[in-house]
Order: sequence, then structure tokens, then C-alpha cells
Amino acid sequence: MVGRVVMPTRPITIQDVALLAQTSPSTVSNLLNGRVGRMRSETRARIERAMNELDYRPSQVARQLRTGQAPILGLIIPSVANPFWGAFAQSVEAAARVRGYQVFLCDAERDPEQELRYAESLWSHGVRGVIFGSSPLSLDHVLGFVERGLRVVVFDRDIGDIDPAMRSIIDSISVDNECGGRMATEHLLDLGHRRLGFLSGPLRTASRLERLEGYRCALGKAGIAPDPGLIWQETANENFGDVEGFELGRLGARELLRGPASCTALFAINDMYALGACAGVRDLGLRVPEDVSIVGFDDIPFAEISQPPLTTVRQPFREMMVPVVTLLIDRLQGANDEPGEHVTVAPELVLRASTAPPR
Amino acid sequence: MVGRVVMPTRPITIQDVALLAQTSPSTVSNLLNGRVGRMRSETRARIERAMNELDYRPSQVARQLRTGQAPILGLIIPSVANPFWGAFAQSVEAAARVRGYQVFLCDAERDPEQELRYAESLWSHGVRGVIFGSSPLSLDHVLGFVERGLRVVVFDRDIGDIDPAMRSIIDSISVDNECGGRMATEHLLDLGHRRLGFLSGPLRTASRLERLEGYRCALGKAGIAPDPGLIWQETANENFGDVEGFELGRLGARELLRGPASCTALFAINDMYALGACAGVRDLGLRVPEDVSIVGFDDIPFAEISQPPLTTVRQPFREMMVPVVTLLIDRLQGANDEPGEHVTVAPELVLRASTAPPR
DNA sequence: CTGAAAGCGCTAACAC
DNA sequence: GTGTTAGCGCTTTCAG
Repeated sequence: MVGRVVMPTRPITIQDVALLAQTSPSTVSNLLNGRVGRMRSETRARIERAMNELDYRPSQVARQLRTGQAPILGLIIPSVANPFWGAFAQSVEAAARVRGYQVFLCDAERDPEQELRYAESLWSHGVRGVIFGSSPLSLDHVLGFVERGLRVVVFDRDIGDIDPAMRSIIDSISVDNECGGRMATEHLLDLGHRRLGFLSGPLRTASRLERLEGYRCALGKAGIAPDPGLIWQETANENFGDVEGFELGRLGARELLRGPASCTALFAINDMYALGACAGVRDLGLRVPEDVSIVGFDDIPFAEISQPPLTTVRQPFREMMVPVVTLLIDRLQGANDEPGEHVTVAPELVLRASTAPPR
Repeated sequence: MVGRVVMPTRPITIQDVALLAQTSPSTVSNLLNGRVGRMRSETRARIERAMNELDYRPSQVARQLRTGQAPILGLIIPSVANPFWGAFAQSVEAAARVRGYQVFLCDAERDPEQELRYAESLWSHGVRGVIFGSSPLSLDHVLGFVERGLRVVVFDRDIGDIDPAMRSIIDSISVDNECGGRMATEHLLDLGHRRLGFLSGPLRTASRLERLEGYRCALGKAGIAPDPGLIWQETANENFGDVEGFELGRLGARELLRGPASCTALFAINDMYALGACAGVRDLGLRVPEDVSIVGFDDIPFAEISQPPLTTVRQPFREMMVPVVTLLIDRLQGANDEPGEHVTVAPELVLRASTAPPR
């Protein structure tokens, strides 16, 4: 092929622009940074013309090296394969965008190691604000970065347990997971169910433990002794991507329903598990909700579309994240230094057709 | 509150390490970059000790400014809310990770403007390899960056139409979308359907147009004149996030089924639309597949779990992306400069329970 | 085998 | 109003 060879040209710098516009780099920089207050409009026009002519793109890398900050937020989530986190990420991005920030999305796949690696990498790329969607049990590794100046927002976890000095510069927000677990369980109890299964993957996050606690608490209040045989928790598989949420829910439902402790209702740790459980119930020739009632958690879009539509505990993440992202950016810009605090939001039980009284 | 005040400390630099290890920055840099061939092991030990002691983290920003490259890949996708792209992103990340690259995930929400902004931002942050998951009709804006040295992989689109000189440094890969559209349509035709609806959002991407072409082509071969009334395309809503895939599919199915041109089968542009369409069919009191057959595209995990399980055209993205990500990184590292080429992969029709012969 | 020095592109004092 | 200058933290010749 005798095509013209594409030769990467030397990048255009602020110097080139200054030269062409017959001015100095600092003036160009001033324009770049919006300090146009007392700039002769003619100079400005010359610079803008030069920029266009050269198709100049400022190097963020150089800028960062100088300023120590990038207008970027890191967002570390457990799994992009779970649409809950996809939608979650979109709401964070939207909130960041209105402030001129971009989002560096990191899928840590529920692996604390990876989470840490990402935090490290974000830090070293000049990102100074990070949002944790997942909520590792221990925040210790993260705290190291906070000490260096990283600004952090933690979703899905109360941080009441950590060092007050640290806590005061971390914001955290979550739904009341225990309450959510209780609501789901009480709903099932109210319908008349007495043997309720709990379906979950590894209980490695604070939120999962809290949901389990809510389940236990509701049972206790109803005078039902918790049966460990009804709490199904994937353990064999140390690899807990959310792609497998379906698979695990399906498997768990089958095992719980076939086992000796057979139950009439299932509360799943999230909608992926719940939807998988629906399939597991069908695998056994049973029907939802006639034979088995199922409640999920999150309210992903598919929950409504699914057949039967899924009863679930909704997390209003959009309403939650917009203010908290705004706050994070304010902090990064030094526009807010009130001590951080934890906000708890009430979840909402969404009644649909996957639950009914037992036979 | 009288807590100790957390004071961000001055970042540790390579100088600090050198000073403490009683050597020079360049020697530290050599170690950092694996040039330990002829370094006295004692020097090395001293440096390592110093690094640990100071908890030193090299600044990627500074390194980048120097080297002009970051070990990062950009991945621009149409919508993280669509699990297809979530899973897609995971496979790209996995492939990148084995080569020590991280992935900067960008959700452009099917907006060419945003796509461009992200490409720009990635470029300015030193990212030199970008994967486009979405496939804008025009690649012109991207080409500007390619001219400057950006390495690009395009998924989901044949690039046969662009300047050969450019084409030779772009890799592209896609399933044969037209073939996929044809397979879906032929399957429906084989079952005995004669009035087939086509359900899509805005036909702004190459792949969507190709799928439509496959549909048309199959109808043509079967001697059926295409009826424009059977091609439903969302137009009113210029905001085409994939969250709305469900909504649009649902709406489209209802309109098509209620309209004058009523049909017995639907081919949807992707699984989100198809699953939404299933709900739309139920809204009308009809059943899938007894009254209406539905075929999707992608084979997202939900497709199997859904009730009824969805017949769909599978894109084997995992098998497709691993080699192509590897190739991209080879190119970035100068380990491969064969001219780029387009690879077309055959899609696979996955037969499930959402299709059946018409009444 | 190790060190000194230049400079990547930009910003922010501080002069003029 | 605009220009000069000194780095940000790292890599990379090139001397020693």
C-alpha cells in the first residue's frame, strides 16, 4: 500500500501558541484559566485565533504536575456487570459533570486488593477525590490515603466505627440497610410466611451484614428462632463477580428449596440474586409467587420488567449521590470544611408481584 | 471536637528517597524502572529500605509528563446501564490487567459530543490507546487524534469506508451485524411468521443500520415487501440512554402491536429493547411467545434468566476483545506495526423460549 | 555502577 | 496588562 505515512507530530504547546499570537506563555495560561478580567480583548482574540489555527490542546498532565490536582473524581464500584452500579455510576457522573469534573470509573470486582490498587493508581494520577461504592469491612488501607490528603466519600456504610479524627474528613452515606432488611422480612412475615430463607454471597461488606441483621431482627420480633439452615451463603467460590449474582441466586434458591429446611419465602441480598432465585424456583417446577415469594434489594430497572415483577427494597441512589458528589467537589475546592458526617437515608419497599401469601 | 488535625503532608519525592538512601535520584529511578541489571545489590537494598520507610509512591503524573505515555487504556462505551457494556468492560479490563494496564472507563451515553470530549480528556491525560465500544457513524473527530498518535480500536464497526492511510493504523472488530440481523429474521420467517416488526432507538450507529439491513435483506429473500409501518424507531426522545432501552422497547412493542400493521413477531435492536418489548406485550394482555415472538441481540445474562428465556443473537465479545486489547497494547509498546485490519466475527443465534410458530 | 543536569508543558509569583 | 522566571517530580543522556 502506497499511502501517505501518518506521522505523529510534535504536540503543540503553550509556547507555540504564545509565539504565534506574539505574546507570552503566561498570558496564554491566564486566558486558559479564565483570568480574562483585565486582558485586552484584542490580545485575547489573537490568542484564540492562534489556538484554533494550531488546534492546541492543553496538557492536563503538565497542568496537574503543577497544580497537584486534576478535575477528576475516582469512582470505585463492586461490579459494572450489575446494572445497579451502572446506574449508580451514571448518577455520579451526571452530578460531577455539572461541576466540570470527569469520572474515572474503576471496577474492583469486590476484591479489596483491587480496590486498594485502584485507589493507589488514582492517587498517583492526581485524583484527589474518590467515591467508594463498595464498602469494604475495613477502611484501614484507604485511611492511609486520607492522611495524605485524599478526599473520600463512602457509600453504603456507616463509618461510626473509625477514628474520629479521620471520620471528620470523610463523608459517608447509605440507606439504612438494617431497616431495609427488616422491611423485606416483615413484609414476608405479614403475608403469613414463617420459614424465610436468606440468600447471599460472601458477607464481606458492611451493608450485607446489616441486611442480614435486619432479617434476624424482624424474625426475632415475630418470635421466630433463626434457623442457620435457612441462611444460604455462597462460600465455595472465592471469585465473587456480580455476573454470578444470577447464578448464585439460582443455585442458592434450589439448594434452600430442596433442602430439609424447605421454606416458602426468600429474601435475597440484591436484585441479581433475587432474579436468579426466581429462575431457580422455576427450575424446580415451582412458581413465583404461588409457591415461593421472593424479595430483592436495590430496585434495578429489570426488577419492574421481570416476570413476575419483583418486590424489592429500593435504594434511592440518585437522590443520595447528587448532594454528596457536590459536597465532595466543594471540599476539593476548599469551599467547604465542615466536619464530615454520615447520612442515613430510608429505603423504600416496592411492592410488586413476586410476593404473596403462602399456600 | 478536639481531635488531632489531619494535615496533608508534603508528598514524598524521588529526591527524598535518594537522600535517605544516600544515593542519587537517577539511581532510584533506575530501580523504579527495573533497570537493576548492574546495580550493586547493597545499593538496591538501601533504596528499597528508604522507599518503605517513607512509604514512597512514584508520581505517575510526573512520569507521564516525561515519557508522554501512561499505562492506561481508555474505553468509551455507550452506556454502563446496559449490562452488555458492563460485561464488555470487564473483559477489556481483564485483558488489560494481564499486561499491567488499567482502564479508564467512560460512559458517553450515546452522545457523539461526549464521546469526543472524553477522547480529548483521555488524550490530554496521557492516554494513548483508546477503545471505542460505541460506533459513531462518523469517525472524523477521532481521526484528528489518530493523526497525533492516538492508537485506536473500534468495536462494532467496519472501517472500510475511511481513508486507507488512517485505516492502516486502526484496528477494528465487530460481529457481522448484518448477518446477525438476517439470522434473527430468518429464524422468525422459518417459524412461519410473515409480519415482522423491527424495534430500535435512533439508528445512529453503524451496527444498528447493519442489523436493519440484515432484517430487510432476509425479508427480501423471502419475497416479503418491507413495510415501513413495521419499523419502529424512537425519534421523539433525543436523549437515548440505555436505561430507557426497556422503556422504549415496551413502548415500541405496544405501538406496533396496537397499530394498523399488527405483527406476530418482533426483532429488537438489543436485549434491553427485547426484554422491554416482552413487558409491552404483556401490558396488552398478550403472551410471549404464544401471541408474539421476540428476538433480541447481545445475549446479556438477563436473557437467559428472563421469563420466558429470550431468543437472541449472541455477540461473543469476550473472545473478540481479548486478542484485540493485547494487540493494542503491543502497538502502544511498539511491539507490533503491522497495518491494522478489520476482523469480522460470526454472531450466534441462541434459541430459547421467546420464539414459537404463530398461531 | 552512580551522579549531575536538562527538560517534559504548564502555572503563579513577581517584575516591568 | 503582559512578560520573565522558577519550579512541579520524574527520566534520561552523558560524565565520571
